[in-house]
Amino acid sequence: MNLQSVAVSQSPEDKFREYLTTGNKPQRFTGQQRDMVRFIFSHHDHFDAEALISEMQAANLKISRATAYRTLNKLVDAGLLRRLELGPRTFYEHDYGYPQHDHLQCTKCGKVIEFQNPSIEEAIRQASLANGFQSEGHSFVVRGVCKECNIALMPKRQLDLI
Amino acid sequence: MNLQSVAVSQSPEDKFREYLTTGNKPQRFTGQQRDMVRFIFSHHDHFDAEALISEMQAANLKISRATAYRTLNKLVDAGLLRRLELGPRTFYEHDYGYPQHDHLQCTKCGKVIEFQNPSIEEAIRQASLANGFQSEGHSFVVRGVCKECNIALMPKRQLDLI
DNA sequence: CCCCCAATGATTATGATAATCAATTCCTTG
DNA sequence: CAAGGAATTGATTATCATAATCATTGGGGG
Repeated sequence: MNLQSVAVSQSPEDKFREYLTTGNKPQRFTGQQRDMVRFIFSHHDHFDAEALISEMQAANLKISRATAYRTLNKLVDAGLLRRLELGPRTFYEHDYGYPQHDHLQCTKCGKVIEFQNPSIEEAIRQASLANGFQSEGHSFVVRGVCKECNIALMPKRQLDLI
Repeated sequence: MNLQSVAVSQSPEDKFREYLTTGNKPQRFTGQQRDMVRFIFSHHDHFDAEALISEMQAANLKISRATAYRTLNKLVDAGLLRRLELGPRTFYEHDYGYPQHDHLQCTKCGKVIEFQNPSIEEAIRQASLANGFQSEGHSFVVRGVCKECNIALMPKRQLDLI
């Protein structure tokens, strides 16, 4: 699914710069951080820290493990990235400029598919109301087998019937 | 919220014994495993491996770390426990004999509140249908601040207004 | 232009969970 | 009932992702 992007007034880079330099303890916006933001927002996908590091190195961009982990946390705090709990390690995806959505995760090939459904927001509203809960965000992952893996797993006999 | 339990024909202990001893490679149902099942199903809550180990030790039940982790995995495979992704470590809750539900998690005190909403199942059904996806289960956690923490966080001025 | 403070990065630490493997336990068979 | 053998246990070690450390680097404000 290709979700429509959300109109934003600033580039991710500008928004991150603003986040870093504004506030009571201004932080620097460095070249490495700029490279990371540009690289991450040059294409939309779901990634973890290790994948990001090797992809950036493959693109001849200087990035150290420590700085990558540090900057990923800052990007989440800045509202540019969202953390995705997909098991033991942390995955990330665009938050800024991208609409709210949820995920189907294939347990065979690992693929992550996005979907949208307004009734989920409504369910959150109702549950929050009923419990005096102040919602801040959510994680909704449906595990299962994707179309391609379903076909691949089918015994030949059943394929013949199609 | 106290959810109604689901009628089951076997005790958790019997179900686990059946899971272990049935199949092409039968496994033993040992005393330690029996103690774990009984302890876990003697009360309903959300727990992680470390908490379970210290609580069982406090109850004078012999349990080693290795066996605890091993048996927790078997209990999930057997359909007795469900894994809860609530951050870096794995939490568990009853699956067998307990109805489908989802969770509100307080980011201040860590409390986990259960809720039910049939529209979530429907949303999963729709998304699966639209993507040729075979759903096997899901994890839905809403993060936020619970009623008690909201009150505690309120500035005194606002409390006076209540 | 220089100084100070924040960022960097190599390294080490941490924390949860999994793997190892010798010792033990307990079914099964004779 | 005894013995054999396979499975379980548990102390220990390994692994893996991520966080902390701290000496070094570097950039921006005065």
